[in-house]
Amino acid sequence: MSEATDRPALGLRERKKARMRQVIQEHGLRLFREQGYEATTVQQIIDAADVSESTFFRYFPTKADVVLLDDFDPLAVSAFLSQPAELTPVQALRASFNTVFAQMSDTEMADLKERTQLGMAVPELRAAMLDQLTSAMRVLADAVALRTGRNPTDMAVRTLTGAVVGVAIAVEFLLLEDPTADLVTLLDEAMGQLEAGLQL
Amino acid sequence: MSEATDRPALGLRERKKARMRQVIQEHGLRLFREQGYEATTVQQIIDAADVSESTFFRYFPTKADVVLLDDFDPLAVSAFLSQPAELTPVQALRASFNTVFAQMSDTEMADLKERTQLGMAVPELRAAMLDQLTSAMRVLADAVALRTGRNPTDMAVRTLTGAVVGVAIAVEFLLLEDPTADLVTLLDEAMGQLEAGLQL
DNA sequence: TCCCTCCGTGACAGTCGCTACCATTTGAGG
DNA sequence: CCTCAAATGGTAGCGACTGTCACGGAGGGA
Repeated sequence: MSEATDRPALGLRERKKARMRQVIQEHGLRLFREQGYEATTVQQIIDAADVSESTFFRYFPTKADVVLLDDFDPLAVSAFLSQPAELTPVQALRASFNTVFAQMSDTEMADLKERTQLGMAVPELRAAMLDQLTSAMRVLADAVALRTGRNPTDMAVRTLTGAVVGVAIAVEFLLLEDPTADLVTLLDEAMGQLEAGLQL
Repeated sequence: MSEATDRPALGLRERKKARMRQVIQEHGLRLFREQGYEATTVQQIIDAADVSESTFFRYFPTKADVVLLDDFDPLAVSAFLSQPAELTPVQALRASFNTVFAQMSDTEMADLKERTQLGMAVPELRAAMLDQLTSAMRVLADAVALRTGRNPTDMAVRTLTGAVVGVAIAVEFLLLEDPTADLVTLLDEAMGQLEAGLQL
C-alpha cells in the first residue's frame, strides 16, 4: 500500500503479501484479456492463481479492484503540492500529471493504458473507475484549496477541480475510441485547451 | 415518468404499466428512506409493492435503477438544440439546464433532489449515476458538434463537454454536503464560473 | 533454541442481486 | 366471443460477496 516512496526492508511476511497480490492480479488480467471481464469468474482466477476465495477477497475487495487498484492519485497529489507557486491551479495540475507520467517506466505505462482501456470498455468497471476519479477530485480540491489559501468547500475550487476531472474523463473516452493514441499527449493537449478557456 | 409534457390517450395496458412502475418506485424509495439503500433488499420492495421478482426486474433492470431512472438527459439535449445560435456552447448548455429545471413542477424538483442526494451518498448508486452522466456527456458532445459544425470526436468538443459534466458532478457533491442548498442556483453559478474561465 | 502470540490462510455455509425458462393470465383487436 | 401478443408469476440456478472458525506458519521474547 504505502511502499511506493522507498523500500523499508520488508520482512518475509510483507514480501509474500506483495507477491501474492501481484500473482492474483496477473492471472486476473490475463484471463480478462483472454476471455473478457464478465465471462471470467472469480473462481477461475483463484483456480489459476491457486489461492482460496477468502484470500482473493482479502486482497481485492471486489472483482473490479483487480483492474482498478493503483496508486496514481496519491502520486498526482504529491506532485501537485510540489509545483512552483507561480503556476495557476490548472497549469499546476497539468504539470503534475506530466510529472507522474514521466516517472513511470514503459511497462508501467503499458499496464496503465491496458487497465484504463479495459476499465472504460466494461460498464461495471467504468462505473467503479468514475467513482474513483471523483474521489480523486475531492482530494484534489483539498490540495487546490491548500495551495490557493481558500476553503476546500469553496465553490470556485470545486468547479475548477470538477472541470479538470471532467476533462480527464473525456480523454479516457477518446483513448477508448482510438486505442493507438497516446494517453499522455492527449491529456496534456486537453488540459491545454482547458487552460485556454475551451475555445472552439 | 414521461407524462409531464402531454398525454397521448393511453390504453389500459399502458396505464397499468406506468402505474406499476410508479408503485414499485414509490415503495422502493420509501424503504430506502426508512432503512437505507443497502439494508433494503429487492425482496422487501416486491413484498411491499406486491409484485413478483420477475416483474420487478422487468421494470427496473437493476436495483439502482429504482433511484436513477429518469429522463432528464433527453430533455436537456432537446432544450440545448433549441437555444439561440448566438450563445457560445457553454452559455447554451447553461441556459438549457435552466430551461429544463424551469419546466419541472415543485414535486418533480423535490423528487429529483432527493434522488440525487441519495445517489451521491451511496457508493454503488454514485458509481452508476456517474456512468449515466458520462453517457450523457457523449450525447451532449454529439449535440455540440452538430451546433458548431464540428466532428463529434473533435478533441475540443470532447474537452468542453467533459468540463461541463465535470462541473455538474462537482455541483452534486456540493449538494450532498449542504442539503439545504438549491441545485438550480448552484449549477447556474458553477456554469457561470466555467464560462468566466475558472478564475480564482 | 523453544514457545507463545498473532496474522494470514483455507474451507464452508449463507445472503443477495440478477438471469433464464416456462406456464398462466390478461388486455387488444377482429 | 375468440385469438394473439404482451405482461405476469414461479422456480431453479449462477456468481459476487460476507461471516465464521479452525489451522499453520512467521515473528519476537525468554
